[in-house]
Amino acid sequence: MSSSLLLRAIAEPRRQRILRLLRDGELTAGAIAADADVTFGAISQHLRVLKEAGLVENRREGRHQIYRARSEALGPLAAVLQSMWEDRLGILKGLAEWEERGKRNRDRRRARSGSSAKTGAARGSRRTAR
Amino acid sequence: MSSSLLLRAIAEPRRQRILRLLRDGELTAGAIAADADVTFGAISQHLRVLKEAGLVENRREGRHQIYRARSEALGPLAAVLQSMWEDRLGILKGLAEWEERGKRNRDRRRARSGSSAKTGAARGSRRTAR
DNA sequence: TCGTTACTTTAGTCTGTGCTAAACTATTGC
DNA sequence: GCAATAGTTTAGCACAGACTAAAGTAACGA
Repeated sequence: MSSSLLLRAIAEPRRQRILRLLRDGELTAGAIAADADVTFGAISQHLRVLKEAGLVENRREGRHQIYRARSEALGPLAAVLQSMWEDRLGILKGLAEWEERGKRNRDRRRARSGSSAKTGAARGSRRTAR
Repeated sequence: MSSSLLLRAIAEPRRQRILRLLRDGELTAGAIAADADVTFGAISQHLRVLKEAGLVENRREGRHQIYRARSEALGPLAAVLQSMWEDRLGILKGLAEWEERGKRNRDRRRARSGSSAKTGAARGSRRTAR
């Protein structure tokens, strides 16, 4: 039912980063927010998502909220994140080449459709940095 | 760089289902589409995403596109999906209780805000089956 | 060459969600 | 009580992405 909730939760780079931070120990919400370049509110929301996925837990201490990872909750996902953090994701073995190929194909496709009837110019490119 | 691409790809229920189907062997795009209650186009797009994440590959055979999983690409994610399919995700041990708690909290929050000034009624419920 | 089958791609809509700003809540110190 | 600190929550915006309908493409058969 909610395994997707979990996957969704860790599929977000910002939240991955938060988990990463919490891997080495507890942190206050403020410390976590300080690490990021977005508002406190945004981080608070991410923390909520992580919490509702069971991936972190928190307790109050004075005026601080202290968060920590519930690594038990990760299960097999621990290995995934571990690989991602250790970098050199096993997943990526042989993937680079695949992406290369995929990109080439895409470009080829683009090129071909560009040479066909309709417009060709004034088409793609609504790419906006985030 | 693209580990997130992978996680994003498998975080989608529809795509998980497709991978599930392909676990037992190759299938034509049509067969995969037949399994789902959305248009062929939608499935084709999902297949594209999976392909660009390196999770499936395809070949043409007559007028059929035959897809198969690249399970090597899954790496540690294999265990995750495996657990999800085998159901009874290890992750879920102790999570049920957590979600229970989360839900209760959310309801409590909702109730509280409902009893306050603004509306309370005419709020949620734009739930549409997918 | 025309029609059919089996797709893929595109344009456009609609919902989800990450973000900001601002309001709100809770704890502490004066 | 009042102000400051440390957060959470809400409203609203903008972009991502899942979906549909329709157009495009590619292989095959007549």
